[in-house]
Amino acid sequence: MPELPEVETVRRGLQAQVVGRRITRVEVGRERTVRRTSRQAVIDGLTGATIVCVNRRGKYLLCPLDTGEELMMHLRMSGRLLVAAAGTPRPAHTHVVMHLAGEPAQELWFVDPRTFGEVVVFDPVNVAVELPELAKMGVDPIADGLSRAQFAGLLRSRSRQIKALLLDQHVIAGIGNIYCDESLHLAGVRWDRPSDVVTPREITRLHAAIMSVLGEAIEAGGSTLADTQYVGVDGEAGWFQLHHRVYDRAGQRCLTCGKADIVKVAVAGRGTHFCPRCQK
DNA sequence: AAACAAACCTGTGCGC
DNA sequence: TGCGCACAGGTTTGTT
Repeated sequence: MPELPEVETVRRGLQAQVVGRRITRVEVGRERTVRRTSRQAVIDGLTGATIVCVNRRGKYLLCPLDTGEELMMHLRMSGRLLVAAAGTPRPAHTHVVMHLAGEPAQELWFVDPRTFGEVVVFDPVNVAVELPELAKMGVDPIADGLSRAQFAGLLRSRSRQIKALLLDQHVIAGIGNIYCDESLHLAGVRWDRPSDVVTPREITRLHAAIMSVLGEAIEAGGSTLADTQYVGVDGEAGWFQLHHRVYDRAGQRCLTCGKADIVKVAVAGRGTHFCPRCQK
């Protein structure tokens, strides 16, 4: 579920609420959430540690600890991070609880019904071994910045369907299904265009579309869909879904041209939404 | 190399 | 009302 704008919204919430606070006690319910290492490794790595800051790379949250180790959390499809007053009844599927020192007494919950998400404590010195995917991650358009020239180079480096390329985290980190479809629509580019034959003018439009869609979605606190799965650390919903022009709008009139209906097709198992009139 | 399909899980919404 | 199926924001793995 959460893509770059949602993870960035969570990052900002954590930065404001948990940085500088010591973790006094850790509970790990479901072992699957800590499958990368072990329940004990996560408990031992976090207990007594203080979160120094909260960073984001693509959809990965990375929190350096004062112990020299680092906490990584990935929400995958259904993960949520919530900060709540100590003792508040926990939602179903709360798999990891970190008790935070200080006033007011609070807890950080990792909640994840589908259990695809994970929590890892690792030593940055061994990052290549413990989290090899981090080293292979592509450029983050927001955290790293992405110039038009750099973007053009990435598109030309291979010949793939443009949507597959934009979703490939090894190329560009952070774009997921919603923001991919929205960016392609805003740029007027069809999902199945080969990446290496997109014209310079289209590259300019697509680059601008990606930066603007991600930027505005972050400003809107992300997209909270009908199932209200995604919320920020305070439980607040985002509102970028109100600005979606294609995602989840199959069969509805295109808001841009007002003449064609939005089409939804399955591409490699992903729902793909586009306007057959606006996107060439 | 690129493009799928399946796998990992649970919850929800829809058609019958 | 109840049941079964399709599908969902991500990523990895294996197969054409």
